[in-house]
Amino acid sequence: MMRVGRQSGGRTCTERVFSVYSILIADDDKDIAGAIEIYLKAEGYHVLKAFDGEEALAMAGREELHLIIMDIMMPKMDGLRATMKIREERNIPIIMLSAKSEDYDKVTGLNIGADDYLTKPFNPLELVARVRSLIRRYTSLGSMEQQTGVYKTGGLHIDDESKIVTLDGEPVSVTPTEFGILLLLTKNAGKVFSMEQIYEMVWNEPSYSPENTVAVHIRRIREKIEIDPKNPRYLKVVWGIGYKIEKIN
Amino acid sequence: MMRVGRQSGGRTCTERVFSVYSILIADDDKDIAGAIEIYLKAEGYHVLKAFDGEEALAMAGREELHLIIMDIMMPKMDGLRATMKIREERNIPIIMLSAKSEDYDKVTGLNIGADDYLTKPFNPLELVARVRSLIRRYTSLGSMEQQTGVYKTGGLHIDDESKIVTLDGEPVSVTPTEFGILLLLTKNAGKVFSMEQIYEMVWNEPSYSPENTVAVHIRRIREKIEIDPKNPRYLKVVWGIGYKIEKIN
DNA sequence: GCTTCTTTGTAAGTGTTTTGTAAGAAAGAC
DNA sequence: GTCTTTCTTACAAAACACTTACAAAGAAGC
Repeated sequence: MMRVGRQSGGRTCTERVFSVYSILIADDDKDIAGAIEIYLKAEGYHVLKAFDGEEALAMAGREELHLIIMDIMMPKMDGLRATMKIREERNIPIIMLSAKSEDYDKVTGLNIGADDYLTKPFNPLELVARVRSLIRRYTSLGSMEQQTGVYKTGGLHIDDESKIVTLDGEPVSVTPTEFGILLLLTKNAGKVFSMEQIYEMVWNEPSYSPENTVAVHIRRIREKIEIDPKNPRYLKVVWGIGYKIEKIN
Repeated sequence: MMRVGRQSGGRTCTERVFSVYSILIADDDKDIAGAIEIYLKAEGYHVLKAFDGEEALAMAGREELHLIIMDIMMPKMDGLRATMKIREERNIPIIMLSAKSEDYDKVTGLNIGADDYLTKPFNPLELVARVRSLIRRYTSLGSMEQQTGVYKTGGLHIDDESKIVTLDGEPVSVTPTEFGILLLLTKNAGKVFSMEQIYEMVWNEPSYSPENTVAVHIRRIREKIEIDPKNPRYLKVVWGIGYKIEKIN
């Protein structure tokens, strides 16, 4: 998931039912793990902690977990590898943490199967909101197992798991940046995003200075997925506002 | 309330609503605080200043703030502690500033209460961009999440998410300005707005000089959504007062 | 370790859409 | 009938999206 959905500060108590959810925090920095723990416990979650990747993996196999918060940089086994290993066995929501410096890990992190991604420093309340949102999504949507990760509109299919884009069945090769934009727009098909918003959500950093960049990427995407790039069927412009992917059934 | 991204005078005047946002700058270095103030005021923000942590904390409790820029090194109470204290009570976006000399990892590691982080010296435009980005994320995006974003009266539907206007099911193509006016009037169907009010709310800047501008736009809208623009069914004039969209169920 | 290929960002130029202005015409109020 | 307010029209200027080419940065291959 990208940085799209977030909850506002107010806490809604509706979704918490009877059962207590268990969350594993995997971070070698005990200060951070401890701080997160405080916030999550305040929300009524049951919290477990692991301080390296191997420990996290072991716990994931042993315990009945509902969500994992995983730091990327960890001793023995890093968060990416641990996530991969865990995903081989179970489909459980994972939130990835990374230091801001390792910005490009975002792509890799999402590639490997994290459901959400936060850069340090982050607002703990935002983390709590994302935890709540993911848990609701994975539980209320029936069994945790069936989360496809495929988004489509018309003949355009975006598979977030295999990172494959197909147009009327034919595979289209796109670059990581293009994929990011396509995913954002297709996931929210019909919704309009300004260039600034697209930049911030895909690049994960604020955009200053007039950004022609997004426009160029849009054009490149069109060249790949549109028969006639001048008259796009999917990736449409909304004048003076931004771009959207047409919602077609 | 109203938000239509538009450009003006080179600078992107982001979806600023109606109200002015208040930002607290907490920094003991008055030169820096003053410099930041100038940039933020130029963007139209309301700026408050505090010169130590205790003062910042007091102001956070007292004032209606939308964002805080906090220096880490401050007398009486440092920025980290102040952030923690503020976070106990309110969820408000906080940007942390730190000198380059201070150990990056230590700072980011311990500071998980901030939403963003900048090292001095920094590019003031980058700070402004981050401020804008955070405010947008926390206000418009955050609260808009829940709403459907569709407003209707009679056969006229305005979808704020996809920016689509339909009349009896048929899509009507409108320009950004037209959309802004339609959205404002339809959202508040039945309520009368003067040309001056419309100008200020849609353009987001005060209106000087008798504004024929709005009248022209009104006419263009009528041409698009009215069968007989001379006898409008939806967009009606209230003589000597202004315009309104008829409330039809 | 070097070369080659891919991806990404920037800059400048082009064409189109949108927007504001001005000025006269029409319509409502009294 | 007069005065005020709204409507209409046309035009020029500005804003915007699109395009292209090129250079820098990264990744892959030898």
